[in-house]
Amino acid sequence: MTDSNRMKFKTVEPERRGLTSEEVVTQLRGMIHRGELRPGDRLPPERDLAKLLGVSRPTLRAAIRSLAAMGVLASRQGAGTFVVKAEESPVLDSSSLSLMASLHGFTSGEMFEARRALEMAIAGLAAERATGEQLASLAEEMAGMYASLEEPENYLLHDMRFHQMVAAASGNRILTALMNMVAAVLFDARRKTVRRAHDLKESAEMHREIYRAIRDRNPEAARETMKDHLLLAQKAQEAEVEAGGASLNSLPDSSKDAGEEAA
Amino acid sequence: MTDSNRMKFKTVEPERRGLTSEEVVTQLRGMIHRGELRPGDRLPPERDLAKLLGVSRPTLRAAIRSLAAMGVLASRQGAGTFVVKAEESPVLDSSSLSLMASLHGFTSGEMFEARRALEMAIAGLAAERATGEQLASLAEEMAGMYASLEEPENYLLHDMRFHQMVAAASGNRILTALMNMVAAVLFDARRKTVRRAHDLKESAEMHREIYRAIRDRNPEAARETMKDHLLLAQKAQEAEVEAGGASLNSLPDSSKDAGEEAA
DNA sequence: TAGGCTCTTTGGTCATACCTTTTGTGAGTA
DNA sequence: TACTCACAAAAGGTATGACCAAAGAGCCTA
Repeated sequence: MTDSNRMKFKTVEPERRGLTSEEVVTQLRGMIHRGELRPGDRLPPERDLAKLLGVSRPTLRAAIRSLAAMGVLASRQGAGTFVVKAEESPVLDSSSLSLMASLHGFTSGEMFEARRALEMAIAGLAAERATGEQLASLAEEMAGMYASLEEPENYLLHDMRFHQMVAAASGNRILTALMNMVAAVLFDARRKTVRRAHDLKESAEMHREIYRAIRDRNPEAARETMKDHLLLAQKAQEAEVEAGGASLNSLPDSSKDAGEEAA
Repeated sequence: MTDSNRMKFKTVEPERRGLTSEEVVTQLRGMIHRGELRPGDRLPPERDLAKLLGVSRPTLRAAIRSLAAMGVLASRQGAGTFVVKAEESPVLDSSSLSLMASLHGFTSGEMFEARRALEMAIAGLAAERATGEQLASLAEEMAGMYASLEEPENYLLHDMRFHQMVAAASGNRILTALMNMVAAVLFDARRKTVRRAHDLKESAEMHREIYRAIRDRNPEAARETMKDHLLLAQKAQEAEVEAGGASLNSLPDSSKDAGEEAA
């Protein structure tokens, strides 16, 4: 426990209004907003931090647990509790969206529509901003898709990565995070039906058209080809579901192991 | 503790792989996905549920805490733990996005760009699908805006609600949730500067144009007027920040009390 | 010097007790 | 009869203390 810790972690005021653990959450969140806790930082041990904040260990643990569920903190037994770094986990976890989908009966149509809106915008931006390196990465993933036309599971991987790289090329990390969140739910549903997939060739061709539009710096074409691609993908997935059974309401334990562990 | 509870809540297997509390989270999540837990349902008391699941109360509480942070469960002291209903809290909490913004230095520009992408899509869909009642609600909020041109705080409220109603008219709850998440962060930043706002008249006029485009069933016009509106709003907010100081990195405790309490 | 063993640190789990809020019930009263 | 108030039961929140298990650092040996 260093002196700087004694400076940074102020005791929770006794005249607190709400629940103690919420007060601790608020305090930690404030430290992040003020930049006193930065990605990769390690928090003091729970026993010490609890004393610093003037609360019991269970209360502190409750607060840490909340922030961990939001993907802000990550605890590793024996090692410590850390502020997550951007590369270590998806910025926004898809599990809450997946749960809301089950809970409130979001339809697969709504999901695809949302994805389409996000990815069309992303494709347009990527066409304006993609760097040479990003174009090269896109081309590589495309090659991977063509190379795995006969292995649906493998193809799906390259497919996912292609879309993630388009998102990266858009230069907007928020849109990227939102897309990943929505797409993760759909990919989870897809994983169960992909073995019945066919016409991967056509899908690969459409990805190439998207790539070309981005490479040619044509935002409008990028948006339109992305739209066509996703409409077709929706049709294909719905057909696969029709033939097999998996739908949004029977999602697997998708995001169960996402965003918990460090690098 | 009813018999049906003994049926539904199966004991966590001893041959579990990961952490016990994560296993409990997985189990509860599974029950939601399978529809065994529905919005508004009340969970058994912690002491009973812990026994049913074969774990200790702290472990169960950790799991509940995680799901509460995701906005899926909500506990009320003295009352019980409930599965949240859609109306009771935003579907997706903005606090995690807000934290990520601070943590990874998301720029206000990225934020506005994401909002623009979402709301343009939403406006287009609303123009296709808005019902008569929804149009009436939009008109009402517009009236409220014109009526509060001299009260910035009040105007901001109507502004927010106008956009939420456009979202509702889009018929896509996922896009609505995403928009609310992003917009909440921006509105939080705005709340601090809105007293310096001027030209609210021009803003109100733009909302009227958006309303007209939606009423006239013109998706393209709705998208474009929404785009112009948000670009102007961005310019205005950046000017306000310039003059005053508040930015994305000094967000207030915005979402602290969002999504915790029941109705 | 390299590899492995051990001890310490640190989060994870458990058991128990007690506090605070909520809620329902029932006695008492108008 | 109906309304009010108070009390008790229920249920989540907090605190303590102990022990388990994983990770890592350091030492010791080959």
